[in-house]
This record gives sequence, structure tokens and C-alpha cells, in this order.
Amino acid sequence: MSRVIAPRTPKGFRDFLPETMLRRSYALDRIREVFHLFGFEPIDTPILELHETLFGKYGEDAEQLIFTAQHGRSAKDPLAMRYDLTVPLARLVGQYESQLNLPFKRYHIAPVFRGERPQRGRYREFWQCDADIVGAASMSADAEIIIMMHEILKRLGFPQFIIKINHRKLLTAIGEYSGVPQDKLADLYRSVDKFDKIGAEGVQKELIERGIDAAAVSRMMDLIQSREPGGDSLDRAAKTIGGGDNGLAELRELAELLADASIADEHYDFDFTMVRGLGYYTGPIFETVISQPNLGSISGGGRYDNLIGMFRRQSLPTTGTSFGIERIIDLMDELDLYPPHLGGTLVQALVTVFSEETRRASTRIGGQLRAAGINTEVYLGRRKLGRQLAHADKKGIPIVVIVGPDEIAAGVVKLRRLRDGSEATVPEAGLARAVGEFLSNC
RNA sequence: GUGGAUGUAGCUCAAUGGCAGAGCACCUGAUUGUGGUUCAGGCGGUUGAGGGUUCGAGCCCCUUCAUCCACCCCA
Repeated sequence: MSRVIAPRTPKGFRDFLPETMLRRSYALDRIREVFHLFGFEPIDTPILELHETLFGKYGEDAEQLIFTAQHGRSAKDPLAMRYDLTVPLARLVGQYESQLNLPFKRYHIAPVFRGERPQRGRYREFWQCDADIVGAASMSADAEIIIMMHEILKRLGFPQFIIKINHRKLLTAIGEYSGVPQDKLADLYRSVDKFDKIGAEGVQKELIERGIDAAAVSRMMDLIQSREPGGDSLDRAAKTIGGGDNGLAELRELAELLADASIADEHYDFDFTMVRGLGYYTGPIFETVISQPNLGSISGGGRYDNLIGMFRRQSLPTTGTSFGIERIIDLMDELDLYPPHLGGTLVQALVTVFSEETRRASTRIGGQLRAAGINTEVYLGRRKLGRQLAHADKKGIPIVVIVGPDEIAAGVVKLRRLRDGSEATVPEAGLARAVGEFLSNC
């Protein structure tokens, strides 16, 4: 006898059983419906891209996390697994430009792969839900993205959330204003990004440890901490660092557009401590925070006007957002944001089978229920009725349709609602409507 | 990549260096047309793996693997 192979998945890769998949599908459906509502259309691309498509876009640190792939008999085109959905979009736009109408609004819901060490809410295969607008330079595109993020968070049921907004150019301007040298800017952003976690003192301490001049640090701290509601923090920043191409004018325009869309002040915040990791952003950047329980950000995004230029003679201004479904699911589990009817199964009715002699009758009745749009399971084993009821109960199927010799002889079926044990005997002709009524009271 | 914790039945966890256990789950019956409750019985283990110390190791030591947590980074 050969030995059994230990059944396991690779590190950071997961299986999903039905109960989990139902919750994931629910969240993805809510996100997808908002994408549709805003006029975004679906695309898909291969999991594998050519090595040259992915490398050179993210920065050295990130690229160490890219899974590479090869096939023994065709090794001449090095392959890699997609790291996000943004670079594949850029490639796709470069490749099919003539078939796309600009501005091109697409969404893409698919798995991506990063070779990081797994942790809670963080895996090596995870799903992203991206929506981007290609070929629109105006702030109304960025505003539309933010308004859509707001709608998604509302529909997922998060009671409190904040969309933080910052600007790549403002980060640069802040660094210059405080006199932080060019080669320390990356350190600066990294520390500033930890503001929520380690506080002002922590950031200050870390920056000084990294060799940034104390005077420059304190000038900068004053500026980035100017947290005031709505556009007021923009006014204050403008007073300090003045005009120029520092993103403040664009953020002000965004603020007006968000106000026009009646997005409540409490749901967005111009936060100069928010930094996005990926290197390709060029304009406004966004990130969503749900404060408790703290799992980090669940969505992010921003404007990246140059990326598509890597696959096309001329670049196209692009802005978009990405939702990470894994953290969303963890948070929704923790806050129990699922509707009550979302149980462990999608089966709505189980048709019992009394004996092999009556199986055909049960199959016929199951067919009628399915024709009426009711998710139906006809019992496939040979066990006594009690066991069939136990099966329904354990799976969480709300209704059992009992079809025995007595019922068949009388041309009726018996319905039983498991939640309260109530029963009804109905003629076969009125079955679907009776099940529908039972279901609506579940 | 760095540091820490934990690995015992399908799951959650017990067990001074001295006979490997409990609860849940599962199976059978009480109950041949009615689930959840109850009762009785049953199945279930190379204590993650490999080595060492010891009369004796689930427990101590070493190695290794896995998982979790905190960093790094990020969804």
C-alpha cells in the first residue's frame, strides 16, 4: 500500500469551504453591484504575466515578493504571477487601446499573489477588487472613485469608516519645506505612515534616529499634524508652505466635489500622515480606515498618471481604487455584518426520499421546486426520515418537504419548517407557492 | 528577512519525568414517518518530525518543519 500524502496547502494559500465562500460571495456581490452602479465594466487577465511586464514597476523591495513561474519545456519566456491588478490593467490598455473607449472605466475582481510571510488578514494569495478610470485627468474622476468607495463601505455595513486623502506632490512639498534631504525622503514617508500606530512622539523619535535634522523634523511635524475638518486643514497647510505645484489646489477641488456629492465630513479626512507604499502614484491618494477592530486599511488607491506610459508611447492619466477582500471579510466576521438569511447553506428546501419506490416522486417534486426558482436538494442517501431531517438541520436548510406513500397516494406533500417545527399539508399543484410563503417567514 | 510563542484524538484543550485523558464532533441504539434535548454504548493517538539525556520523555536538551503573534512591508 502506498502512503497517504499529507493533505495540505502551500504556506499562505487557503481553501474555502462552502460556509466561508457564501460570506465571501456576499461581500464581493455588494462590491460588484456598486461598480456596476457607477458604470464600471468587468475585465479579466491571466494570472501569469511575462516577467518583463511585472518587473520594474513596483520598486525593489516589492519585487522580491513576486512569485515567478516556469514550465520545463518552454522556459524561454520567464513568467511571473501578478502582484496586483493595476500593472495588468496598464498592459491591457497598451495592448487593446483601439478597442477601448476613453475614458475607460473597468473593474477587475481576481486573485493576486505576494510572497510575504502570512499573518492575520494577510496571505500569499488574496483577492483584490479594483476599479479604475483610464484617460481622465480631472479631479472629478478622483472624486467619483472616492464617492464610490464611500458607497461600497456603506453597503457592506461598516458603521464607522474614514477615507483618508493625501497627495503625492504634497508629501514631496512637505519634505522639501522642512529641509529633509532627498535621499531621506523614503525614510520620512515610512515613519510618517506609522503616525496612527506610534504617535507623534514615536514618529519624531524615529526620524531623528534615522539621521534627519531635529529642526526639520519639528517643522514638519507641526505641518502634518494640522488636522482640521474638511478643507480647513488645506487652508492651514497652504498658509505654511505657500502655493506652487504641491497638490493643495487639487485637493481643494476634490473637497468641493465631495461636498457637492453630500459625502459627510465624518467619512473623509485630508490626512497628511497617510502614505501609500507603491511607487507609481502621482496625484491624490486614498485609503480607508475602520478604526476598531484595527486590521489596517481595507482599501487604497490613487492617481498614477505615468504607469500606462510604460506600455504605450504616451501615458494616460489614470486614477482608481483597490479593495482587499481578505481584511474586509475578517472585519465583517468580527462585526457580524452579514444579513441573517446568510447561513451555512444556500439550499432552501430538502425533499426527503421515503424509500427507493418513492424516489421518482421526490425527484419530480424537487424538479417543480427548482422550476419555481427554489434552491432544492433531493436527498441522495438511503436513510430513514429522522436522519434526513437531521441532515437538513445540521446544514441549516430551512424547509423539509416530506414525500411519503401517504402523501403520494393523496396527491399532496407535507412541508416542515425546521426553525419552529410548524407543518402544512398542501396539494402538489400549490407546492411552490406554499414553500415560498414558508420561506418568507423564516 | 528579524524576534517571540505554540504544536497532544476531526475540533478545543488537560495530564509533578512514572498506566496518554476530558468536552465537543462522529457512529450505533433507546425511537421501522419527524431534526435540535436527553440517556446508554462505541470509534478515534507513532503526543508535528528526527536525534539526544534518563531505569523511564507528551514533559528536559538539540535539530527540523508547521502554525500564530510582533516587526519589516503591505490588501
